[in-house]
Amino acid sequence: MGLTNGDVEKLETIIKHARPLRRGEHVFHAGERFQSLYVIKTGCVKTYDAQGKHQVLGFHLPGDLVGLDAIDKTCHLCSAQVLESSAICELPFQRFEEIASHLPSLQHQMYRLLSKEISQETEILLLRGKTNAEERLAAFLLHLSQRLSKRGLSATDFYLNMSRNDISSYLGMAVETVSRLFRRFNDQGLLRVSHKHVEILDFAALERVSGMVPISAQRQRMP
Amino acid sequence: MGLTNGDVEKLETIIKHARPLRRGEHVFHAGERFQSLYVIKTGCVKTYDAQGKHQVLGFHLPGDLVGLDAIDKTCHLCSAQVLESSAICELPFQRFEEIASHLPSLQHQMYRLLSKEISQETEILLLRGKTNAEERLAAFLLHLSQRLSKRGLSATDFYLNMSRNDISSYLGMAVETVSRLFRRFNDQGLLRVSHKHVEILDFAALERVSGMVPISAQRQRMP
DNA sequence: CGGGGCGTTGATGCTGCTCAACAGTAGTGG
DNA sequence: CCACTACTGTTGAGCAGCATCAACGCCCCG
Repeated sequence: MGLTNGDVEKLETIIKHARPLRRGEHVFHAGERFQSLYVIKTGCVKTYDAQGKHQVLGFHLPGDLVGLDAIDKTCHLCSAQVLESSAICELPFQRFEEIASHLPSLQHQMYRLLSKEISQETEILLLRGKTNAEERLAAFLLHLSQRLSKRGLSATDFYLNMSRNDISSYLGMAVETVSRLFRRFNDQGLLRVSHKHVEILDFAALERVSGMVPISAQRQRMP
Repeated sequence: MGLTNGDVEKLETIIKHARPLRRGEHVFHAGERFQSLYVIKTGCVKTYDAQGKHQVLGFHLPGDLVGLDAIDKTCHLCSAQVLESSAICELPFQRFEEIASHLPSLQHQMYRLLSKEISQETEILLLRGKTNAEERLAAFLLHLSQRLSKRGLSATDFYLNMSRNDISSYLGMAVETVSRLFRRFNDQGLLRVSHKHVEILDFAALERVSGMVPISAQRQRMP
């Protein structure tokens, strides 16, 4: 990661360790004073905007940081809720900045993390950009699958720890549509779905439905 | 801004100044090697993903930085194109990091900028979250109006320097729908629209249509 | 065992996409 | 300066994808 053992040790001194949270509890609420970032060690967190009608903004997996959108502000803009029992580390931002100010490698890491968050959101925008619901759900599943496999989990077989309602809000469609599409994908043999358990049977077909460029062909574009 | 004159001077030494670009020219293309961030001095830039069907990702105004999503990568993921004659400053990122590594105030500024970009994208996600097209276009116009007024321009009277096509892509609807909605808003007396020129006549009504919480009531939420 | 939340399924209607033609604007060269 | 073309924007008609409403089954919880 570019951090020496010494760097990590310094970081360790300020991190408040693994406060375990149970399903439904909040990491932070919108409107609360911003003081810390939060690192997800295990579990899953959703961020949402309560303004109006509970718009889901993102699902965050182990290794992700949440709270990044508030650095610029005094208060958190969105709320972060735990979807399953999760271990969350608190990283007081001001103290982090003090330590990082003398550690260029740590600064660099932070820039990368923030940048990664931006490109993450860009991907979500692309996902949402798809006009029809079928494409969006297919793209969502592929994206999730990819993120899980990057974390050493199965890309083909996983549990959705968010509700259908959360998915529908995230993808900008009705709950009923999500339900019907899961059934359709199941019947067409793309997936095997039962409740929260999803098994991807036909990646190629799912990619075709999603209208995405298959990952294998991603890097071939020219300047 | 928290930067001393000395800090600014150091920054000035690495900034490559105001390369003027004309309408249609690119700041960078997707796939190009990432080396610099770009500051918009004057004009307007759109970012888009060419992958597939030219999905517009954002419109950027003076003061904004573009290219932030590539810090984490070796190449730019999206393309950035100038919508009107614009002055763009180039900020070589590696040299920036070298200088910033000894200037905590500059680091802090950079964190804020990156964070601001993240919350910007969150706002866009919220905007896109609206189910019907009417809400999205109204929210888009209000958002743009707000950004313009923050830059000292008129909040009620402005020129759209992007095409209807760009707007439709950005908002995830058909061009025809954008056109029809402009006409409807015009006929209902919310706006006066003629070609690229927009004059907002009834903010309250537009806010009602957008389903947004009026700005006046924004800060009243409780922790 | 009863209740409440979540997910599924069905019927219906409307919003907004698609296709198509046209108008209006800008850009080009004679 | 005007004619020609190409592009962008507008308008209309028709269809369908999906939201909405409603009812019901299922699972988890007390």
